Amino acid sequence: MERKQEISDAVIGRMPRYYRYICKLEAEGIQRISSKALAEQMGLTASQIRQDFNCFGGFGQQGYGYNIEKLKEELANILGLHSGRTAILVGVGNLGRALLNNFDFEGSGFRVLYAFDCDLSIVGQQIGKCTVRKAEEMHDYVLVHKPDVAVLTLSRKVAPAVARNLVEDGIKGLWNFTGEDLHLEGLGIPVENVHLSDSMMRLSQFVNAHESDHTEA
Amino acid sequence: MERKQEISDAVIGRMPRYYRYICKLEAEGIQRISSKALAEQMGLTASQIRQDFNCFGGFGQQGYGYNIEKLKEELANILGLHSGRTAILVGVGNLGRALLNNFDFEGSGFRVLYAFDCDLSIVGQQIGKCTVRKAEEMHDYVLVHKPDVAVLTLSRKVAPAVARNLVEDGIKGLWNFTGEDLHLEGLGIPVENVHLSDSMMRLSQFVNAHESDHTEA
DNA sequence: TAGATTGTTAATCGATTAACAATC
DNA sequence: TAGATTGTTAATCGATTAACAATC
Repeated sequence: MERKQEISDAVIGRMPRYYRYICKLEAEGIQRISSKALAEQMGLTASQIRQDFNCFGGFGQQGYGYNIEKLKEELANILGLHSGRTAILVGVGNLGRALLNNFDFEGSGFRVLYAFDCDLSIVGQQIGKCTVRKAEEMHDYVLVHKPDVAVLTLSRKVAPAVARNLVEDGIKGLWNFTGEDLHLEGLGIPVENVHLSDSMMRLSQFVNAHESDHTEA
Repeated sequence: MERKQEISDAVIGRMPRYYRYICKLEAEGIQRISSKALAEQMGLTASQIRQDFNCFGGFGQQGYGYNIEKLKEELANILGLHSGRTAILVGVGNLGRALLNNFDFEGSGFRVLYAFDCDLSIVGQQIGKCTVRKAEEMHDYVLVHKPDVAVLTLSRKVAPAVARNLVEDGIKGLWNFTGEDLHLEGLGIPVENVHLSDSMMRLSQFVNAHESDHTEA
């Protein structure tokens, strides 16, 4: 509500890692930390940490540093961990099933309400904490229950059409595992793309670069 | 071998997406494209595309643009898709199993040789295209077969120790799904972190920001 | 040749880092 | 009070964009 100005994606992207690290420190019983010490441990600069936190108002204290408990709470709020967000999952193939069974949605601040699939043989099944419903019921369901985000684990081909429909029905964000680029930025709908193959190919490039360093040397 | 200078992570990070898009264009039967047209379709600038490609030597032609087939081949080489890279997977839990069964390693240029786990009840099982071996055999195996990278799908707690051992045994890169930050940069070993919860929390933040935009307006 | 479009250099923009006054 | 460390402004650095000469 009192954001000073638009916060850059770079800053937003670092918040989850801060949260993870602060949780770890809390678990170790540590009660305060300076930006300098945190920077050393996380491999960042103290300046960057202070700049980052100050985008959200600054919650340190001169001469003292940052109180771990307070910091954790502030980060949790920034990440919307206590906002009671809800999600649906669309496409219960291998990946969808793996996520439902294993991914800690609650830990990321989401409750998965339902999963949808067009394969009638799995409709009604309980997977993880939620039940698989018929794909045809999704439209009405979304209008009534207004889930915040949709997890897309369906096939690439239908992804753009399904995404468009979900956005029309009021979905506010997409967690996109389909490997298809969804061009919804124009609509102002945030999309987090998880392209595992891109990640693996990036690793491959870095290995290449590193190997040729050795060859040259 | 003839890299002009260090190529930035930002550029490297865009390569897989270029490759994906060019494959799509090729599948549509398109034979050439200008940086301008590609930029419009991908939501980038023509300048950026030309700069990016020129980091690797530039493979366009004035007055013509880029030949799709040639471009695809160049990108495949940059990504090391034909380098015959090999991988092992460490930790055959739900996630490891899901990857072995579903992820197209070959499509990312890797052949998975073996998976390792300490749970003897699954040792010997064939999952996807590879067999599960005893964790104790891993050390010797890595020394003999020299896989390029390791996919880490084991528990967070043991991740740092296992990673260190693998690096000592000659592993050249890590695909890290453990959620634990691995500090191996000092050793020059590239690590691709896939922190799904970070991704989900980022999405949550973007949804927050977008919602408060509306509230303000 | 004229038109198109690259490769590449220069300008701009944004993000990171450094510095320091404010203050706990 | 003196020391420490923040919040914040200024300087630097790098990445993106614009411009244009080279050339197909």
